[in-house]
Amino acid sequence: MDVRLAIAQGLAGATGLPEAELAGYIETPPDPALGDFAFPCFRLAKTLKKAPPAIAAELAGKLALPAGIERAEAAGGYLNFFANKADFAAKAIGRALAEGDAYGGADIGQGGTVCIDFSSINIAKPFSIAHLPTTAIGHALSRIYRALGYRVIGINHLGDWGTQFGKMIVAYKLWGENKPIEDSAVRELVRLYVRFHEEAENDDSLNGEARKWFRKIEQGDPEAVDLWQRFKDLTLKEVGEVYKLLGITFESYAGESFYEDKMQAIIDELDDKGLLVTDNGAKIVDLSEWDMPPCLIVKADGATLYATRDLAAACYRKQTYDFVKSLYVVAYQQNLHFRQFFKVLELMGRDWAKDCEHVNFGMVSMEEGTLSTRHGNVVYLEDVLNASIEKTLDIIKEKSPDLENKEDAARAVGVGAIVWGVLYNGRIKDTSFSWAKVLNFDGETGPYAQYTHARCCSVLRKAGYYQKENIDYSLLKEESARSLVKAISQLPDAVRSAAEKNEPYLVTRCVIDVAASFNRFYYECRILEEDPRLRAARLALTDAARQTIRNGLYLLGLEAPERM
RNA sequence: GCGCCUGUAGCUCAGCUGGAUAGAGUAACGGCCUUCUAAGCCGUGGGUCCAGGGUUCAAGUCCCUGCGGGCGCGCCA
Repeated sequence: MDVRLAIAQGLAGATGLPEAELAGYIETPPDPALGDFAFPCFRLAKTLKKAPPAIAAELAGKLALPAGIERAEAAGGYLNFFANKADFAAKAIGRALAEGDAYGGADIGQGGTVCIDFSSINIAKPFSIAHLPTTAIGHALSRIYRALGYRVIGINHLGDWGTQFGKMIVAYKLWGENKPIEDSAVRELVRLYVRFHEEAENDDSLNGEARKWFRKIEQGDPEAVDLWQRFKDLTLKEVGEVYKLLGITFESYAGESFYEDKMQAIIDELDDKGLLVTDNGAKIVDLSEWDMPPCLIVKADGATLYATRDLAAACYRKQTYDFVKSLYVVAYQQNLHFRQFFKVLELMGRDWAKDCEHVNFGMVSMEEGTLSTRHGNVVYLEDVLNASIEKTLDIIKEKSPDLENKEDAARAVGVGAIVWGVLYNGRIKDTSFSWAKVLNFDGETGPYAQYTHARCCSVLRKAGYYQKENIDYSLLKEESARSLVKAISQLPDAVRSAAEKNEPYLVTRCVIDVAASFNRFYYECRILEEDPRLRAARLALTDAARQTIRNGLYLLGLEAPERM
């Protein structure tokens, strides 16, 4: 980073062009053999009225070498810079080791608050693989923003309101049994819910009953509220186990029911500001001026809607947390909804509407067809995690029979494999679920990164103490060592751009780079050399790789076991 | 019909604000464990970057058109 600036400074001196502009042009050559930084001279051809290769050659001749650069060389239309290897390695490795667990982070947030709405499960509904993207992405973003000095409020916006709870109560009272509900609450509740829909097809009176019971919940009838609360407690207790497995905690569980009494104020405000129009009995905000369909606020029967609640929640969050940024990690199916909702906020005069962002992601499908809770065709996240842990345990038993605490390692690696799978690609990609795919641990997977980390730990353990001062980094001259240094140095940039784009996979790819580079280095260079100076340099590099992988994994929500 | 997203190796995907011969993993084949964890490493094969125009010194990347796929489009969330 500083080296880039130094180069830009030097170029500015030689060309008389603004430094900031030149800095933006500097890029990385495709092949490290060409250099570490490159300045394409094509863009200067017009202003200087010379051919690019001529400019490059001229600059190479008259440019004073910037700090950290040992050589500049013209190659075609490019002016390539070669960094001082020892300096670069000293800086990169030194930084990773000095900052330790904090390496990769920064203080660009300066304590500003970021609200992240993610996972957002529904009460009495399965916590299925369809929730995996929002859960994994939201968790990773939480950790990434925290590492960047933000205060993060993770919000699990519970789906804990609506007529389905009336149905649940009816089904529960008719067919519910306590034992299965205690043993496996959500599955049993889902079974009751499915049965309700089956029976209601022949008996419409059930629907009337359900409406009546939901009405009772709204009116605060003790029996109804108790049952509703019981469904909620049971569900939260169950999903709590999954969140624990994933290492996730939330600062808030305020969901749909929480905003029930906060929507009228929003409706009144919309009305006062003349934004509300009645259309076919429903109250809407007209957005045709922005080429969007109207945003429904109140139904013809007086009931509120999704958008109403989101508006109330957004205002509540701003008031309560005074966020600088508010993220919604929600599938892309709701792109239009969020555009409408944000626009309405803006029309209400909330200038902070610009700080709200829909972090969308692709959908999870199944080969057989779409997931449908009502037809019981669901894959529970818990089952996927357990299957992965079990498979990992088998592998550990086979490959590391002497390992102590096999269960702990299996948990970390099994869960990591699943989470990593979600964070491996850009958010927007659709994914289709298959057991074979999620249980595949070959290639660029979580286990691969974790395995490499354990390898680093193993070498460092065998090495014992090593002299960390006065290391001669010029001894790291092999290509594999150099590219490892480079990969390690990339983490802070990767973390920053991951936050800028809300794309955790940028961190994932960085971790892969480090892991792959380390494995190559490990194969080509013996780390535990006799020569103490070489040994120390290689150990420092190994230590920095260990730290970088560990931190990257942490930011993604994965553990980094020291043995596996 | 309209809007948004998407199309890169057999498969799953990277490709930074346009830049130097388009990269990984996987699958296939062939090598490497009496040395630091082989969940690893190396090698080989595999591409009209959906198609056609345009802008540019330079297009996988930007613009237009078409085609294929996904999602959405007032009382669900």
